[in-house]
Amino acid sequence: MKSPDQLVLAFREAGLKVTPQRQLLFRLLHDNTAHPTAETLYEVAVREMPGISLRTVYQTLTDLAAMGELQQIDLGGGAARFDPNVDDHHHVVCDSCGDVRDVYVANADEISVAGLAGFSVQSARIVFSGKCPTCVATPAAPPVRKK
Amino acid sequence: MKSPDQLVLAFREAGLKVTPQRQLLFRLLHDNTAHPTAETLYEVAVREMPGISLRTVYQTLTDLAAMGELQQIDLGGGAARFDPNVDDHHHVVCDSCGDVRDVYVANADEISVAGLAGFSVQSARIVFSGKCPTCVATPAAPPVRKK
DNA sequence: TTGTTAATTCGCACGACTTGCAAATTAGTT
DNA sequence: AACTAATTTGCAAGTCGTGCGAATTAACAA
Repeated sequence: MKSPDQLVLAFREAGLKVTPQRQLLFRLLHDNTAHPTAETLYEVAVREMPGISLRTVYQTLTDLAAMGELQQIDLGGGAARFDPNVDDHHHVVCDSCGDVRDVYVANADEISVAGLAGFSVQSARIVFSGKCPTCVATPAAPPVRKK
Repeated sequence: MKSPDQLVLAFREAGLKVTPQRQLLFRLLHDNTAHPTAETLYEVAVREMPGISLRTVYQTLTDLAAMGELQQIDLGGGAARFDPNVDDHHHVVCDSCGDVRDVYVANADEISVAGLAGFSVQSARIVFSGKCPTCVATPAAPPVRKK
Protein backbone atom coordinates (compact mmCIF):
# COMPACT_ATOMS: atom_id res chain seq x y z
CA MET A 1 0.00 0.00 0.00
CA LYS A 2 1.16 3.48 -0.77
CA SER A 3 2.02 5.90 2.01
CA PRO A 4 -0.77 8.08 3.42
CA ASP A 5 0.57 11.08 1.50
CA GLN A 6 0.69 9.18 -1.73
CA LEU A 7 -2.80 7.85 -1.15
CA VAL A 8 -4.07 11.40 -0.78
CA LEU A 9 -2.75 12.17 -4.24
CA ALA A 10 -3.99 8.90 -5.67
CA PHE A 11 -7.50 9.50 -4.35
CA ARG A 12 -7.66 13.03 -5.75
CA GLU A 13 -6.44 11.81 -9.11
CA ALA A 14 -9.14 9.20 -9.12
CA GLY A 15 -11.73 11.90 -8.49
CA LEU A 16 -12.26 10.75 -4.93
CA LYS A 17 -12.33 13.12 -2.02
CA VAL A 18 -9.83 13.10 0.78
CA THR A 19 -11.81 13.27 3.98
CA PRO A 20 -10.52 13.23 7.56
CA GLN A 21 -12.04 9.77 7.96
CA ARG A 22 -10.09 8.44 5.01
CA GLN A 23 -6.89 10.06 6.11
CA LEU A 24 -7.22 8.46 9.49
CA LEU A 25 -7.72 5.07 7.92
CA PHE A 26 -4.77 5.62 5.61
CA ARG A 27 -2.64 6.15 8.69
CA LEU A 28 -4.04 3.22 10.59
CA LEU A 29 -3.47 0.87 7.71
CA HIS A 30 0.00 2.08 6.83
CA ASP A 31 2.54 -0.58 7.76
CA ASN A 32 -0.22 -2.44 9.56
CA THR A 33 0.66 -6.13 9.68
CA ALA A 34 -2.23 -7.15 11.93
CA HIS A 35 -4.54 -8.13 9.05
CA PRO A 36 -7.44 -6.37 10.75
CA THR A 37 -11.10 -6.95 10.06
CA ALA A 38 -13.30 -3.97 9.26
CA GLU A 39 -14.66 -4.15 12.77
CA THR A 40 -11.21 -4.25 14.36
CA LEU A 41 -10.05 -1.30 12.34
CA TYR A 42 -13.20 0.57 13.26
CA GLU A 43 -12.57 0.04 16.95
CA VAL A 44 -9.15 1.58 16.65
CA ALA A 45 -10.36 4.40 14.44
CA VAL A 46 -13.25 5.36 16.68
CA ARG A 47 -10.83 6.08 19.51
CA GLU A 48 -9.15 8.80 17.47
CA MET A 49 -12.33 9.97 15.79
CA PRO A 50 -15.35 9.23 17.96
CA GLY A 51 -17.95 9.95 15.28
CA ILE A 52 -16.60 7.72 12.51
CA SER A 53 -18.98 5.02 11.38
CA LEU A 54 -18.38 1.38 10.65
CA ARG A 55 -20.07 1.95 7.32
CA THR A 56 -17.37 4.40 6.31
CA VAL A 57 -14.66 1.96 7.28
CA TYR A 58 -16.22 -0.65 5.04
CA GLN A 59 -16.55 1.88 2.27
CA THR A 60 -12.94 3.01 2.43
CA LEU A 61 -11.61 -0.51 2.66
CA THR A 62 -13.61 -1.41 -0.41
CA ASP A 63 -12.28 1.64 -2.24
CA LEU A 64 -8.70 0.83 -1.34
CA ALA A 65 -9.12 -2.76 -2.41
CA ALA A 66 -10.63 -1.65 -5.71
CA MET A 67 -7.60 0.55 -6.28
CA GLY A 68 -5.31 -2.37 -5.60
CA GLU A 69 -3.86 -0.75 -2.50
CA LEU A 70 -5.23 -3.39 -0.22
CA GLN A 71 -5.73 -7.10 -0.39
CA GLN A 72 -8.93 -8.56 0.98
CA ILE A 73 -8.43 -11.96 2.53
CA ASP A 74 -11.32 -14.33 2.99
CA LEU A 75 -10.41 -17.12 5.32
CA GLY A 76 -13.94 -18.48 5.52
CA GLY A 77 -16.47 -18.29 8.29
CA GLY A 78 -15.70 -15.04 10.04
CA ALA A 79 -15.06 -11.55 8.82
CA ALA A 80 -12.84 -10.61 5.90
CA ARG A 81 -9.38 -9.38 6.75
CA PHE A 82 -7.47 -6.62 5.03
CA ASP A 83 -3.81 -6.61 4.19
CA PRO A 84 -1.94 -3.48 3.05
CA ASN A 85 0.83 -5.75 1.85
CA VAL A 86 0.04 -6.23 -1.82
CA ASP A 87 3.24 -8.04 -2.69
CA ASP A 88 2.89 -11.56 -3.97
CA HIS A 89 2.57 -13.48 -0.75
CA HIS A 90 0.45 -15.92 1.18
CA HIS A 91 -0.80 -16.40 4.75
CA VAL A 92 -0.62 -18.50 7.90
CA VAL A 93 -3.55 -18.57 10.29
CA CYS A 94 -3.35 -19.59 13.91
CA ASP A 95 -6.22 -21.95 14.70
CA SER A 96 -6.18 -20.91 18.34
CA CYS A 97 -6.04 -17.14 18.36
CA GLY A 98 -6.92 -16.34 14.75
CA ASP A 99 -3.72 -14.42 14.18
CA VAL A 100 -2.73 -14.03 10.54
CA ARG A 101 0.78 -13.50 9.24
CA ASP A 102 2.34 -13.02 5.86
CA VAL A 103 4.25 -15.87 4.32
CA TYR A 104 6.47 -15.84 1.28
CA VAL A 105 6.63 -18.82 -1.00
CA ALA A 106 9.64 -18.79 -3.27
CA ASN A 107 8.82 -21.48 -5.77
CA ALA A 108 5.04 -21.49 -5.85
CA ASP A 109 5.11 -21.83 -9.63
CA GLU A 110 7.13 -25.01 -9.46
CA ILE A 111 4.42 -27.15 -7.95
CA SER A 112 3.10 -29.87 -10.20
CA VAL A 113 -0.64 -29.83 -10.43
CA ALA A 114 -3.10 -32.33 -11.84
CA GLY A 115 -6.69 -31.40 -12.63
CA LEU A 116 -6.27 -28.00 -14.20
CA ALA A 117 -6.77 -29.16 -17.78
CA GLY A 118 -8.59 -26.51 -19.77
CA PHE A 119 -8.56 -24.05 -16.89
CA SER A 120 -7.06 -20.63 -17.41
CA VAL A 121 -5.47 -20.08 -14.03
CA GLN A 122 -4.90 -16.52 -12.91
CA SER A 123 -3.73 -16.91 -9.35
CA ALA A 124 -3.05 -19.31 -6.53
CA ARG A 125 -3.62 -18.60 -2.87
CA ILE A 126 -1.98 -20.69 -0.20
CA VAL A 127 -3.21 -20.65 3.37
CA PHE A 128 -1.30 -22.49 6.06
CA SER A 129 -2.97 -23.38 9.35
CA GLY A 130 -1.48 -24.27 12.68
CA LYS A 131 -0.48 -22.77 15.98
CA CYS A 132 1.38 -19.51 16.26
CA PRO A 133 4.45 -19.37 18.52
CA THR A 134 2.43 -17.83 21.34
CA CYS A 135 -0.32 -20.45 21.21
CA VAL A 136 2.19 -23.27 20.94
CA ALA A 137 3.58 -22.07 24.26
CA THR A 138 0.15 -21.47 25.79
CA PRO A 139 -1.90 -24.62 25.11
CA ALA A 140 -5.36 -23.37 26.03
CA ALA A 141 -5.41 -19.98 24.40
CA PRO A 142 -9.03 -19.08 23.63
CA PRO A 143 -9.96 -18.39 19.99
CA VAL A 144 -10.57 -14.83 19.01
CA ARG A 145 -13.21 -15.56 16.43
CA LYS A 146 -16.73 -14.73 17.52
CA LYS A 147 -18.23 -17.68 15.74
CA MET B 1 -16.69 -40.28 1.89
CA LYS B 2 -17.92 -43.73 2.68
CA SER B 3 -20.70 -45.33 0.65
CA PRO B 4 -24.29 -44.73 1.79
CA ASP B 5 -24.45 -48.26 3.24
CA GLN B 6 -21.24 -47.79 5.16
CA LEU B 7 -22.44 -44.44 6.43
CA VAL B 8 -25.56 -46.09 7.80
CA LEU B 9 -23.37 -48.37 9.87
CA ALA B 10 -21.02 -45.59 10.87
CA PHE B 11 -23.88 -43.43 12.08
CA ARG B 12 -25.42 -46.23 14.14
CA GLU B 13 -22.06 -47.01 15.68
CA ALA B 14 -21.70 -43.37 16.63
CA GLY B 15 -25.06 -43.50 18.37
CA LEU B 16 -26.70 -41.43 15.66
CA LYS B 17 -29.97 -42.34 14.06
CA VAL B 18 -30.38 -43.19 10.43
CA THR B 19 -33.34 -41.22 9.19
CA PRO B 20 -34.79 -41.10 5.69
CA GLN B 21 -33.54 -37.54 5.40
CA ARG B 22 -30.01 -38.59 6.18
CA GLN B 23 -30.12 -41.54 3.85
CA LEU B 24 -31.25 -39.29 1.04
CA LEU B 25 -28.37 -36.92 1.69
CA PHE B 26 -25.94 -39.81 1.85
CA ARG B 27 -27.04 -40.78 -1.64
CA LEU B 28 -26.96 -37.25 -3.01
CA LEU B 29 -23.46 -36.68 -1.71
CA HIS B 30 -22.02 -40.00 -2.79
CA ASP B 31 -19.62 -39.48 -5.69
CA ASN B 32 -20.84 -35.90 -5.90
CA THR B 33 -18.12 -33.78 -7.47
CA ALA B 34 -20.19 -30.59 -7.71
CA HIS B 35 -18.98 -29.16 -4.40
CA PRO B 36 -22.53 -28.12 -3.53
CA THR B 37 -23.50 -25.54 -0.98
CA ALA B 38 -26.03 -26.48 1.70
CA GLU B 39 -28.65 -24.54 -0.24
CA THR B 40 -27.85 -26.28 -3.52
CA LEU B 41 -27.99 -29.68 -1.91
CA TYR B 42 -31.27 -28.75 -0.27
CA GLU B 43 -32.79 -27.81 -3.61
CA VAL B 44 -31.95 -31.21 -5.02
CA ALA B 45 -33.07 -33.03 -1.91
CA VAL B 46 -36.41 -31.29 -1.66
CA ARG B 47 -37.35 -32.64 -5.08
CA GLU B 48 -37.11 -36.19 -3.82
CA MET B 49 -38.41 -35.45 -0.35
CA PRO B 50 -40.69 -32.40 -0.42
CA GLY B 51 -40.82 -31.96 3.35
CA ILE B 52 -37.10 -31.93 4.11
CA SER B 53 -35.85 -28.75 5.69
CA LEU B 54 -32.78 -26.69 4.99
CA ARG B 55 -32.05 -26.91 8.70
CA THR B 56 -31.71 -30.67 8.46
CA VAL B 57 -29.38 -30.39 5.50
CA TYR B 58 -27.11 -28.10 7.49
CA GLN B 59 -27.29 -30.45 10.44
CA THR B 60 -26.36 -33.52 8.46
CA LEU B 61 -23.57 -31.78 6.60
CA THR B 62 -22.16 -30.65 9.91
CA ASP B 63 -22.40 -34.18 11.29
CA LEU B 64 -20.67 -35.66 8.26
CA ALA B 65 -17.92 -33.06 8.43
CA ALA B 66 -17.43 -33.77 12.14
CA MET B 67 -17.03 -37.45 11.32
CA GLY B 68 -14.44 -36.62 8.72
CA GLU B 69 -16.59 -37.92 5.90
CA LEU B 70 -16.90 -34.54 4.28
CA GLN B 71 -14.64 -31.60 3.79
CA GLN B 72 -16.06 -28.14 4.27
CA ILE B 73 -14.54 -25.60 1.92
CA ASP B 74 -14.69 -21.91 2.67
CA LEU B 75 -13.81 -19.90 -0.36
CA GLY B 76 -14.73 -16.59 1.20
CA GLY B 77 -17.71 -14.39 0.63
CA GLY B 78 -20.42 -16.80 -0.35
CA ALA B 79 -21.67 -20.01 1.17
CA ALA B 80 -19.49 -22.88 2.33
CA ARG B 81 -19.15 -25.76 -0.07
CA PHE B 82 -19.01 -29.41 0.79
CA ASP B 83 -16.73 -31.99 -0.74
CA PRO B 84 -17.17 -35.74 -0.18
CA ASN B 85 -13.64 -36.18 -1.48
CA VAL B 86 -11.56 -36.28 1.67
CA ASP B 87 -8.31 -37.24 -0.02
CA ASP B 88 -5.46 -34.79 0.27
CA HIS B 89 -6.28 -32.38 -2.49
CA HIS B 90 -6.88 -28.75 -3.34
CA HIS B 91 -9.29 -26.70 -5.46
CA VAL B 92 -9.73 -24.48 -8.48
CA VAL B 93 -12.52 -21.94 -8.60
CA CYS B 94 -13.91 -20.38 -11.74
CA ASP B 95 -14.26 -16.63 -11.24
CA SER B 96 -17.05 -16.48 -13.79
CA CYS B 97 -19.42 -19.29 -12.91
CA GLY B 98 -18.25 -20.22 -9.44
CA ASP B 99 -17.58 -23.82 -10.42
CA VAL B 100 -15.18 -25.68 -8.13
CA ARG B 101 -13.04 -28.65 -9.06
CA ASP B 102 -10.60 -30.86 -7.29
CA VAL B 103 -6.92 -30.43 -7.97
CA TYR B 104 -4.06 -32.64 -6.94
CA VAL B 105 -0.72 -31.17 -6.05
CA ALA B 106 2.09 -33.69 -6.13
CA ASN B 107 4.93 -31.86 -4.43
CA ALA B 108 3.14 -29.49 -2.09
CA ASP B 109 5.65 -30.25 0.62
CA GLU B 110 8.54 -29.15 -1.55
CA ILE B 111 7.68 -25.49 -1.59
CA SER B 112 10.12 -23.24 0.20
CA VAL B 113 8.42 -20.95 2.62
CA ALA B 114 9.62 -17.91 4.54
CA GLY B 115 7.75 -16.47 7.50
CA LEU B 116 6.69 -19.61 9.32
CA ALA B 117 9.33 -19.35 12.04
CA GLY B 118 7.94 -20.63 15.31
CA PHE B 119 4.65 -21.67 13.75
CA SER B 120 3.50 -25.24 14.14
CA VAL B 121 1.91 -25.81 10.74
CA GLN B 122 -0.77 -28.46 10.47
CA SER B 123 -2.06 -28.03 6.96
CA ALA B 124 -1.86 -26.03 3.79
CA ARG B 125 -4.74 -25.24 1.50
CA ILE B 126 -4.18 -24.09 -2.05
CA VAL B 127 -6.92 -22.43 -4.05
CA PHE B 128 -6.40 -21.63 -7.70
CA SER B 129 -8.59 -19.07 -9.44
CA GLY B 130 -9.26 -18.51 -13.09
CA LYS B 131 -11.69 -19.39 -15.83
CA CYS B 132 -13.05 -22.88 -16.32
CA PRO B 133 -12.98 -24.36 -19.82
CA THR B 134 -16.62 -23.45 -20.40
CA CYS B 135 -16.20 -19.83 -19.33
CA VAL B 136 -12.98 -19.47 -21.31
CA ALA B 137 -15.04 -20.36 -24.38
CA THR B 138 -18.00 -18.21 -23.39
CA PRO B 139 -16.59 -14.77 -22.48
CA ALA B 140 -19.64 -13.25 -20.83
CA ALA B 141 -20.81 -16.10 -18.65
CA PRO B 142 -22.74 -14.66 -15.70
CA PRO B 143 -21.50 -15.43 -12.18
CA VAL B 144 -23.49 -17.87 -10.12
CA ARG B 145 -22.79 -16.27 -6.78
CA LYS B 146 -25.68 -14.38 -5.31
CA LYS B 147 -23.48 -11.66 -3.94
C1' DT C 1 -46.56 -55.58 18.86
C1' DT C 2 -46.21 -52.17 22.11
C1' DG C 3 -43.67 -49.14 25.03
C1' DT C 4 -39.67 -46.25 26.23
C1' DT C 5 -36.29 -42.91 25.46
C1' DA C 6 -33.02 -40.23 23.44
C1' DA C 7 -32.05 -38.42 18.95
C1' DT C 8 -33.89 -35.86 15.11
C1' DT C 9 -36.61 -32.83 12.39
C1' DC C 10 -38.29 -28.47 11.43
C1' DG C 11 -39.62 -23.76 11.60
C1' DC C 12 -38.65 -19.59 13.56
C1' DA C 13 -35.90 -16.29 15.59
C1' DC C 14 -31.58 -14.55 16.08
C1' DG C 15 -26.48 -13.51 15.36
C1' DA C 16 -22.52 -12.19 12.45
C1' DC C 17 -21.03 -9.86 8.51
C1' DT C 18 -21.87 -6.88 4.72
C1' DT C 19 -24.31 -3.87 1.52
C1' DG C 20 -28.27 -0.71 -0.21
C1' DC C 21 -30.45 3.49 0.49
C1' DA C 22 -31.43 8.35 1.32
C1' DA C 23 -30.84 12.60 3.81
C1' DA C 24 -27.54 15.66 5.51
C1' DT C 25 -22.88 17.13 5.17
C1' DT C 26 -18.53 18.36 3.02
C1' DA C 27 -14.37 18.48 -0.17
C1' DG C 28 -12.76 20.51 -4.18
C1' DT C 29 -13.43 23.86 -7.63
C1' DT C 30 -15.07 28.29 -9.93
C1' DA D 1 -18.94 32.75 -1.32
C1' DA D 2 -21.30 29.57 -4.16
C1' DC D 3 -21.83 25.22 -6.50
C1' DT D 4 -21.81 20.34 -7.28
C1' DA D 5 -20.67 15.82 -6.88
C1' DA D 6 -18.72 12.81 -3.53
C1' DT D 7 -19.03 11.27 1.19
C1' DT D 8 -20.70 10.16 5.64
C1' DT D 9 -23.90 8.06 8.53
C1' DG D 10 -27.63 5.35 10.51
C1' DC D 11 -30.85 2.18 9.52
C1' DA D 12 -32.93 -1.38 7.01
C1' DA D 13 -32.27 -5.40 4.62
C1' DG D 14 -29.84 -9.53 2.69
C1' DT D 15 -27.04 -13.73 3.11
C1' DC D 16 -25.25 -17.54 5.60
C1' DG D 17 -25.49 -20.21 9.47
C1' DT D 18 -26.90 -21.66 14.33
C1' DG D 19 -29.77 -21.89 18.83
C1' DC D 20 -33.98 -23.31 20.58
C1' DG D 21 -38.11 -25.90 21.68
C1' DA D 22 -42.12 -28.66 20.46
C1' DA D 23 -43.49 -32.50 17.91
C1' DT D 24 -41.92 -36.59 15.76
C1' DT D 25 -39.37 -40.82 15.17
C1' DA D 26 -35.55 -44.36 15.11
C1' DA D 27 -33.62 -47.85 17.90
C1' DC D 28 -34.11 -51.06 21.27
C1' DA D 29 -36.35 -53.93 24.93
C1' DA D 30 -40.04 -56.45 26.92
